[in-house]
Amino acid sequence: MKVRVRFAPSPTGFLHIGGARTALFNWLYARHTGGAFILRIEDTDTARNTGPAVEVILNGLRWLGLDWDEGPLTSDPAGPSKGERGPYFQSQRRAIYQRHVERLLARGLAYEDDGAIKFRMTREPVEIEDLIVGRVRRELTDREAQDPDFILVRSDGQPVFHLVNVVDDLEMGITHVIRGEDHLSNTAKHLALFRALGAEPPRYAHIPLILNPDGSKMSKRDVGASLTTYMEEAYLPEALVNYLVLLGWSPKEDRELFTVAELIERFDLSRVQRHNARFDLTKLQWMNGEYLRALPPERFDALALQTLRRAGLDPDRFPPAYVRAALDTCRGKLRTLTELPAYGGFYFTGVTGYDAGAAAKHFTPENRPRLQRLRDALTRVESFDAAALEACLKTTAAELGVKPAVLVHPVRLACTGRSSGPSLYHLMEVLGRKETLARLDAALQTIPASAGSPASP
RNA sequence: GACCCUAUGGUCUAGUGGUUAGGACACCACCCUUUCACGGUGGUAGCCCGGGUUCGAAUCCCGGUAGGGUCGCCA
Repeated sequence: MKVRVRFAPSPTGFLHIGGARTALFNWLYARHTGGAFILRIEDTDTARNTGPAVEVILNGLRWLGLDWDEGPLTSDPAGPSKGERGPYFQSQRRAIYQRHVERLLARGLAYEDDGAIKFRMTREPVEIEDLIVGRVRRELTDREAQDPDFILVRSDGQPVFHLVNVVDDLEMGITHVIRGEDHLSNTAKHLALFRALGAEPPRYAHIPLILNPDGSKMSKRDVGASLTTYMEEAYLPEALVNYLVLLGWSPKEDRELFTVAELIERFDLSRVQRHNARFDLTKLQWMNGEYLRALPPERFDALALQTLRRAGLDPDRFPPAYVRAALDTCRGKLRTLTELPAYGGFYFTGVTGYDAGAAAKHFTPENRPRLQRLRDALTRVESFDAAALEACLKTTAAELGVKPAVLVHPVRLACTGRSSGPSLYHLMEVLGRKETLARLDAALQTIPASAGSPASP
């Protein structure tokens, strides 16, 4: 039988990072088995659900690269979809739910109570055979022992989650329900409902949850809980996917970096972890850096440009060749794109100030004549390229009887305002002779001529 | 409160009765080096606790502890 799995989020305007991972596991399982990945929108809570909220889900999945074989094509519940088992918005499936409720009613498996319809739940413990957790025997809680029946349809006629979830899984021919472990206890209800509907339930696979770094539950409010955050902060989707899949699953090998194709080939439910995992942003950043470094230059440049513009810089004022050369010196040195404006912004803004600590250390009276000497030497360099610049700086240092580093640090500070950054010689080459000299002159202005007294203008 | 799940360094994990307990991130040191990254080498650090079973337990069983989940006319 062909595998059919689904991701069934409710549109709240928010896609939880844990939800994204649930979608990923479902998608990988479908692709690994050659099955179908179905997207279903659980919008029964009509008051809260809006088009933009659905858009958040669709955009998030698309950004991650998780394409669905069946499901909505747009955020419009009445709009087009693909697949034979639609509609894929629960708000459009009222008649289907009603049909099943009436059957339950007719057979005495459900009954009316205060205008709502309740399900006659079994009083016996329920055995759950979970693909990940194993066999679970779920007994009634003390509250349930008093009244185990639960609502299927509210008194206002709205069907409830347990009902719609089960009916849809049944109607859509879902074979494997891969979902968060927070649903494990609910599974008893779902199993009982499947039986009452006279249907064979799907296989269940409950995956562990993602926790905050401190081990607490990751809820909407926690930073990093929303997929949108990573999209906005320009993380690479392939890096996030790689990081997320390793949170609760591991391949056999001692490897951590995998292409999506390799993940599809390796993914299986049997190696899914049984315990929750904490989200470690530092490791995600490391992984993002790995992917950033491996990016083709054209794609890096495109993303870098976006990031610069978003940071309020205006790289488009500069000649394309200059921009390309500038970004070339930054590629491979960043963990995240958001570091770029601080790292290479000096190419596009000029030097707006000097790092105070570094200035105190390197813009000293005794360095002043040295810098002046280097400045003069730079006017005589024939070809203003990295190799020639390195030679020039080293020769000058030798003539002065100091180590190259004595010049390197103040020159870097003068050119960039900071104590670290791209390769100094390459950065000067990109800046060009005129700009480099201008920046050196500007720096010389601020350096005191002798100890204690500021430079005269 | 009841019910359910889980437990290997700070974090993610490999491990399914016999291993000097492996890898990755982070951290520290050194090397490389024009800074910072990258890369390389080395290092600190772990089987939650207590009982069993066994010649032998990280691994199996029981109890405890801790963390997480569920018990809605939310999903």
